Amino acid sequence: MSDKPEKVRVRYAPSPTGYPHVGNIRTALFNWLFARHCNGVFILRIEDTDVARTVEGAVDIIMNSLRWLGLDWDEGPYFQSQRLHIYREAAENLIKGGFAYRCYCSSERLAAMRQEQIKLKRPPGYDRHCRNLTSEQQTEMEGRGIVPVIRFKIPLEGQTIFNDLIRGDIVFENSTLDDFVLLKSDGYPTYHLANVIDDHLMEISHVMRAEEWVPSTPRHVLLYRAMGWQPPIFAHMPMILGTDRSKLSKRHGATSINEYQDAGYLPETLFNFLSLLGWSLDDKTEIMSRDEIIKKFSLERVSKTAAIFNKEKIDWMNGMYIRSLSPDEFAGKVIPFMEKALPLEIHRPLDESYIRSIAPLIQDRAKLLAEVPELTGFFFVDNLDYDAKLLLNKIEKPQAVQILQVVLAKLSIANTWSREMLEETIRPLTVEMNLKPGIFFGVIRVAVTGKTATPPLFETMEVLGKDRCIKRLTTALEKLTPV
RNA sequence: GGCGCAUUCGUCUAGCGGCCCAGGACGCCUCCCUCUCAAGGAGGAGAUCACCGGUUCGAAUCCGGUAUGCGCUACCA
Repeated sequence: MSDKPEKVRVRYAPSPTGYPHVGNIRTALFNWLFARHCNGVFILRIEDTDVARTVEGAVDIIMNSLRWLGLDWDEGPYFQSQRLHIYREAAENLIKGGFAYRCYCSSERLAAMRQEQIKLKRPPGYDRHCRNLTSEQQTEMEGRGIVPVIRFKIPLEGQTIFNDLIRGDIVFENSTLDDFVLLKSDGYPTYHLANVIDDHLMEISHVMRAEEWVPSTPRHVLLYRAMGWQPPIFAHMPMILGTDRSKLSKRHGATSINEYQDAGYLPETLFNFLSLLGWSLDDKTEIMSRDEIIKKFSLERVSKTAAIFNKEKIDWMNGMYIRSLSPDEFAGKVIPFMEKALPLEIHRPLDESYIRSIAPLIQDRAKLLAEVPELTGFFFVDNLDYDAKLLLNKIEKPQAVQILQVVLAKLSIANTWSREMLEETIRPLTVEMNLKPGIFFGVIRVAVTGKTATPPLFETMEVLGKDRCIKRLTTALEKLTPV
């Protein structure tokens, strides 16, 4: 435990089966953090050994997700599908060394065996039917054209112990392990074989992966031993659970990292939030910069217990990061979301300088970039669509009409247009009419925005501009006094 | 069923034998600020530290058992 390897080399090894989900990315993040903290090497390795499950384009998606989060890799991507000869040769050597054997069992036989085991309440596992086949029997099977798999010979007795950096020593009875497949009949290695070989060949110092891998680690340790290799240091990360405490999956809502990107979470939010899922610095620090997290990250402070992804908290944190942006940065990030989600009738490309004037009004109010178009739609549309009743929310009709008329009269003769001018003009009117500002402004607000909750009135009107405001006030008046 | 891991406020967590009748954060509630909504500020409610034994002068912290949860149990990773 005390003697650290001279060079830290870790890897993120996803299988290209689709969009990486947050738990997976969290593992990538911890590996990356550890590498950067130790001045080590972060390697990207694609575990594409399941031909059936491999998804076209998934590798690009994975790489783009890493890039988006700012997780750069020093080596790779390596592809296991391009290294098949290595695994095959290793498997053959294992057979020669007496550590593995060919198995000719059909999937039908295996399925039947499994069913029987379950029926008899026996622990399911391969029954070692082919473990001691004679060479005559083997030749006969080959003659029948059966393509075998290669299985590992688990020692029948004894126990396998390994140390997990997070959990301490973990012990398994070898008798509870079955002879797992190393090489599939299609010539591809299983995860177990490829993973062990690559981690060794790539000189991985620490294997950091999710907790779900703990049960297969003794197999890996046995494999390292059979190969005559020194196993790496293992550290199994706590899992990320859905709100029902089960393994995070689609039915828990947004799980893949790109969904968070599309919803308008900032990469720094995900980076910070994910770093806190299973790791903590102390009893209070939560908002931390990327550099600070790298500097402070340590495996000693990774927790053992699975964590539930707390949506309310990541939303809060995203709001924090949005507010920490400069107005200009914020506007820049908002523009693509506007282009995408604002009603189609609004002319594209959108007026960027107009967006830049709107952005500061909404920055304190947005938790997600994707909600900004909805929040600011009224700045763009030609005709407001709202129920006239909104104008009479807290006031009787005659007064509302009077408010609109008075304001309209004052503003139409205005020759300047600024928030100060607007406030200096309108606020005194509330006194004259003896109305609470909240009520008075409320009528104007609805008239000018169609909504009851908006950014501050005068700043909003300033951005909207005189023409639009006058037109909307007039329209509101017409709504209340049909001709 | 077997094997493994885990168990502190609803959630994320701090705590590594006395500083803890348990601290912070999100969420929730109240108040302040205020033209609405936010943001911000100040308070508050919320955990018999899963349970039962043991070790100890002293346990959330160490040990054992029980329960519960989760994971694994494929020619998937």
